[in-house]
Amino acid sequence: MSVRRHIHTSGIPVLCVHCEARHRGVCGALDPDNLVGLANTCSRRQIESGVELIGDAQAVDSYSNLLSGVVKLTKSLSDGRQQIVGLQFAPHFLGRPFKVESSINAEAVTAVTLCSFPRAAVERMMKGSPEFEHRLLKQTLNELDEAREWLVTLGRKTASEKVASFLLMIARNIDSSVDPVARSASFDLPLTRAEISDFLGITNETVSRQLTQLRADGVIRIENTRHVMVDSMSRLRSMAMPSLSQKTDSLDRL
Amino acid sequence: MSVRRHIHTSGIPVLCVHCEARHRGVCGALDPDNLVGLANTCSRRQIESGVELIGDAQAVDSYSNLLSGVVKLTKSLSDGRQQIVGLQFAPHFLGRPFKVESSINAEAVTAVTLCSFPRAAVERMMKGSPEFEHRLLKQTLNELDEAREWLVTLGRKTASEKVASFLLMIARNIDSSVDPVARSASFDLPLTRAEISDFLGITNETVSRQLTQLRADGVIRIENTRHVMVDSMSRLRSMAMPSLSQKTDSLDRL
DNA sequence: CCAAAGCCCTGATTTCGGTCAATCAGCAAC
DNA sequence: GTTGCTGATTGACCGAAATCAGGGCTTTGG
Repeated sequence: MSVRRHIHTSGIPVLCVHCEARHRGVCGALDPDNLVGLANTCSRRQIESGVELIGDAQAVDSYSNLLSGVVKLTKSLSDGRQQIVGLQFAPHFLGRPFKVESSINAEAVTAVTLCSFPRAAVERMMKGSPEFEHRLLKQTLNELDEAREWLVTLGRKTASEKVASFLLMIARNIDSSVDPVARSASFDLPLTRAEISDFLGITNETVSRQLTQLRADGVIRIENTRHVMVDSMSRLRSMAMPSLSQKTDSLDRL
Repeated sequence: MSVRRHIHTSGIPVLCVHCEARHRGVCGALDPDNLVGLANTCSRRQIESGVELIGDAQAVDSYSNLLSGVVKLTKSLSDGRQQIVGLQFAPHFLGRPFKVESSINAEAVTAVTLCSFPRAAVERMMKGSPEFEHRLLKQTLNELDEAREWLVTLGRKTASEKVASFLLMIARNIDSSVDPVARSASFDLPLTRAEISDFLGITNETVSRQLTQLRADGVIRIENTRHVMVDSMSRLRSMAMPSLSQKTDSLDRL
């Protein structure tokens, strides 16, 4: 966080110069030398919506920066019931350190851009650069905060509160007008109704009904089933339930 | 009590020699020098059931190793609804790095022994010893795994599956006969019915009914409302729902 | 053009778990 | 002993959300 002297991108790989992962992601922890080392091993790729990221070579043998798009993490019960246990937005570092096997599936829910690295390269980086691991710890602590916020939502909120909470969370992460206390917002839902229901632990019918209700109440408008305009963020917030934890939200900090 | 350094065990502070935190906790990351540095600033304390750990000086200004007992982390909605978002067993490192304010409450649910350190000492340690931060990252990743396992339980399991899952989780963490594939188990519940319900996102009446049901089915026996004997772990496991994620459980690894 | 497949919405009905309430056991204080 | 308190259990009833079912819109592809 100290003031940088003039760098004119000295030594920073071209690929990385404008990369979000360097500005807000884990790569910000790396000095030019390390950056060059990693960049030499990286490969960018476009992935379309619906593609599994874990299960194939993608994430078992590699780590990736999520540069654009949204990825969902899911867990399933043997009888088909499914729960989304994580939604990741750019620039997020994907991949589970110290563990080869994972019971979690990852899937692109929108078009996605990845910058992938071989497992070994990243693990070398983690050993060599404490700052890198430090960033990883911060990201993980944030994910933990989110997961816990969510436990409250799944365990203790009603269906309508769940849907309102979901919309708020998406708004915070997707909406271009980044202001966390904005009066209105507008964004595309990255998930289908069925996926939202898997996120909230309810059925897609219930999601649909609650969205209809919010529309009827004049809190939101919906276009093409995907684009949501929140006319009254304050009402949406109050429907998501005024809680201490809601105010000091975890996604926005650090 | 100034038994600081009794250098028989090659520089390891007496206090730490038999400490679980050194064997299975974060202190295992420290070499004797660092250990001495930390041990000089530490203070052990007993805390009785029901005492808040965060909110007072306990955890805001300090970090602690949980040496014995069980601590619950809770979040509340403004209307009183509550959700337990974490249960921590010894030897767990308590305290949230990089954040002063937390919307999470921590409370001892059994008698608890802590080994506490000043905030500054720990943060110095984190800067100085990458291995220490590495352990912390591992612990955090484990907590994240647990939280996610749980999201599935809260979002997608029935009441009876929730209670069975809860008993399994407690058995894994409390039962002395550590064997993860044991045929039977026996342990004291660290939580009241109301706390279990806050853990599982259901009501205490439902918890009670489900326990009664399990008793009627001959899966468990209960003494004094607290002591549980699981006669058939396999049946309990099958009631908790056969899931891919259940098998490869997160608590046992690393 | 029509057909088939997804995705979404809405209505009717059922059910699981919540709510309300009564009872009981254990325990501490007086 | 009585009183009061907390926690657990059980029953009766009710309601929020699941389930079941139908129908509409869009996209894809013959």
